[in-house]
Amino acid sequence: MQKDAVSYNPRIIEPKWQRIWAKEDTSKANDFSKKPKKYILTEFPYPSGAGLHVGHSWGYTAGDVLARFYRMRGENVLFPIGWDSFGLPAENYAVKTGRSPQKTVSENIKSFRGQMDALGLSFDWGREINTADSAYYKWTQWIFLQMFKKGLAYKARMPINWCPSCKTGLANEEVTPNGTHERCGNKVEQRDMEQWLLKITNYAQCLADDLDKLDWPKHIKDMQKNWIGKSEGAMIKFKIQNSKNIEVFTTRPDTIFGAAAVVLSPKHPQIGKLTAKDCADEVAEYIKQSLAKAERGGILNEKDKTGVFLGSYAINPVNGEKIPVWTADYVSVDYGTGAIMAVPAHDARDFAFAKKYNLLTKQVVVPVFENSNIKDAVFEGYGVLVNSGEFSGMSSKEAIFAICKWLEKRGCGKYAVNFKIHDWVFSRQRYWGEPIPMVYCENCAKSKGDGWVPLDEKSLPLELPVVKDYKPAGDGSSPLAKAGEWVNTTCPRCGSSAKRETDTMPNWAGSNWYFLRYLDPDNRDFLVSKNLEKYYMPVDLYLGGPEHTTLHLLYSRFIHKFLYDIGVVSSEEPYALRINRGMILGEDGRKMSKSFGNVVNPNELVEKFGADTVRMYELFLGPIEGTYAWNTASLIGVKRFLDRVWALGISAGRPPLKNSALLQKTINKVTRDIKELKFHTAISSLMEYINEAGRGGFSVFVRLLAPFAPFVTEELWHIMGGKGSVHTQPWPKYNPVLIKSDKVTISVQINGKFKGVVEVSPADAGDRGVVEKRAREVEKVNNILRGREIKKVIFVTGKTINFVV
RNA sequence: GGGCGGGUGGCGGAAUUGGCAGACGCGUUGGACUUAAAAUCCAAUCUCUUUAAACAGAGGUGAGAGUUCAAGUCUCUCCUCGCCCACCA
Repeated sequence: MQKDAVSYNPRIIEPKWQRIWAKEDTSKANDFSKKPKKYILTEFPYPSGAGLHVGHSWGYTAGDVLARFYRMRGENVLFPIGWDSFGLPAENYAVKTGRSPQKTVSENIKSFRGQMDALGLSFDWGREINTADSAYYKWTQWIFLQMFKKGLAYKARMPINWCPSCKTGLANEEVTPNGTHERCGNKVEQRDMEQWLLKITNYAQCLADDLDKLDWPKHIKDMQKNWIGKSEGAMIKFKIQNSKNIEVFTTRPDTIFGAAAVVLSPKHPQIGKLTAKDCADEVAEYIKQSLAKAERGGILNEKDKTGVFLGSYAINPVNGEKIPVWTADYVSVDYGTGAIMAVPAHDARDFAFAKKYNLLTKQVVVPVFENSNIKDAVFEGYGVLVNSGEFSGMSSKEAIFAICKWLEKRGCGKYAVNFKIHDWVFSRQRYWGEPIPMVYCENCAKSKGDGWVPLDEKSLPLELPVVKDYKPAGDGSSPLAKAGEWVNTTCPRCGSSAKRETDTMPNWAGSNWYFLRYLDPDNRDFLVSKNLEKYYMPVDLYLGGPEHTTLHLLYSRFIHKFLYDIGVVSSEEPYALRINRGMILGEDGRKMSKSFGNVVNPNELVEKFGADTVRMYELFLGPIEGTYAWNTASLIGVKRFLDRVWALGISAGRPPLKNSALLQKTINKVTRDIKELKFHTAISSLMEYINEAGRGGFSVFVRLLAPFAPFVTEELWHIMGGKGSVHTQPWPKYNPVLIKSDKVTISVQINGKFKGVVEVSPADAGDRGVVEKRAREVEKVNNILRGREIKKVIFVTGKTINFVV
């Protein structure tokens, strides 16, 4: 069939409106506008060579629907975007091809921008930011300097996770449970290195506690709390003959009379000093083996606990008992003090360990009477203490309190809170990141401090030099170490020669405060003006991927709280609401990945079906937090719907604006669903409307559809003779009066089973007598009721009448 | 092992929060249009029974119990799947 001029052709109308919208700039947020502000934030992408993927387009479209919706509702919407440009992939690509990250990243940004425009995303491009831009990272460096001044950034020599493939140190958060680097998949090793760290532990308490003030989905809060891992208990010092005390952390000080051994992690720093000469060989061998096991990925949760006796003894502070000191790899060095008191009677792991090495002797004291005969099982609950000296007879709760007090009085322990979260390793031995604005000065090191001197704030930004060789040395130094001219400088404090820090910041550095820079992207004097921060913050809705729940989200809350403490921002929390979008899998139900060959490219689909169809298809998949397998076949349903909408819109004869009850119902449903991010049901009610209503109220309908399908609705709006852009029209108002029909439907049940409906006038809907009479007239009901005894009639006003027989 | 969330047609998913289960879409089947196909349009589509067909009956939301006039929705037990964390002391 010949294509006539008015057939729906996204390939023509979409580029056309892209061009027009670019000129009109309708997605701009107006600073200090009197309209209510709405800050909708979607995670900015890392501009990779692969381009936007369907997960991106899904999340951004969801944000875009909200932005367009709230604009139509007369709010001052801030919907910004930018580029998280620093990071390993660009650098690895540079190492491989010699092309500079600056170049490849800017090319990638261009193609991302093109894809975003093609999708019809109404970002406020006047606020575009780029973390690798020195005008931006000036402020990332500035924040680092403030943290240094407050003692929250410090350098320490420590064992860190080292990726031998990327040749860089990693934060704990970047290592997967299998012991691989989350980005490249290679096995992570341990190395001792000098690292910059940020003291996130100082904020652990408030990062955990303040979650309670936030109205976020419970599972996201739980995940963060879990990650922070707060537990209450006691730090207890065990005296060692001829050596320093060993400190252990326990959540169960009430079981201390049951301690059968002190057990250290094989990586515990004091292990050498505590090993007796005649045990040294055996201990060294054990440590070697357990390290090897850890490198292989370490089998977690082994039932079989292994360990060796160090040959020395510790004194239990509460009863003076002499207990052996062991090392065992079921004790991790990362948690607590890296040492524990083993209580076989009341801890399953300690029990397994003690059983294996025959520690189940008289030391296995049982403070809790219910389980005084422990042979094969363990009691991990709470109870009333026995065999616990002066504490016998107390409940666990009382005993925990009393024992902590007792220990504290004698200086051998105290109540303590322990966190799982560690200080944040903030150095990377890589090129493509923000330079750390610090120099090392030999001269200053002699007189005071450790020799690390911060740059003067006025000298920021410290620009990343252009280098020829992006290859990391592999000896632990960054590629920047080879940029001699840049490295050698003078000390800002004393003026003598000094060397710059050659490590760079991790890729989280730029992204943990970016939402502030959108508010005031061109400010040369400060990272954000106070007035703008006050006006726009907090972010009203932050949409992003679940993989950032414990990393980016926690880091950025930390930085924001720090900025609050130094008076830069007025809000304690950056995000009023966080929603994680789910995942879109390949058509085969597996994670999309190049190696499976199941990656769906949104570009090709936009080209083939049009952006409106792709947008609506993704939102129609189901709730935004769900996981779905992509299915190109069912994309056709949305396409058919838009074809039908088009056909109705252009058919001859303008219909009268009809305010049918169905239209009102649809306005109400779509409005409510968008607010609750239930896009899939909003779309289905739009489909229902088209199925039922034909052309009544079409101009209202086009406005309801506009946030979802911005191109086709704009075109139809103009074909229909609408003035201006459909996207600047007011959102249709729901008028409940019009939905009130002249009848109310009441369901009729017999014994709770549905049998039919009756329709009565609104006035009669609450009249039991009328409804019952009408219900009895229903043929089916009448047939069943005839000859039966009615025991009871339940009547719910306006809803149900139920005959119990 | 710990935390969180699920289990509804062939499939993705609805259900105004206790009141007509399966909206909407995909798929499938039949029909219309066509020389034919595609596209489009119309109709049917939870299961079983009776039936010529059913606008006739019955059952049905992982399994089992319970609360209620009424349960996909609330309570308990069990099974099962997913995600996150994990020898966390």
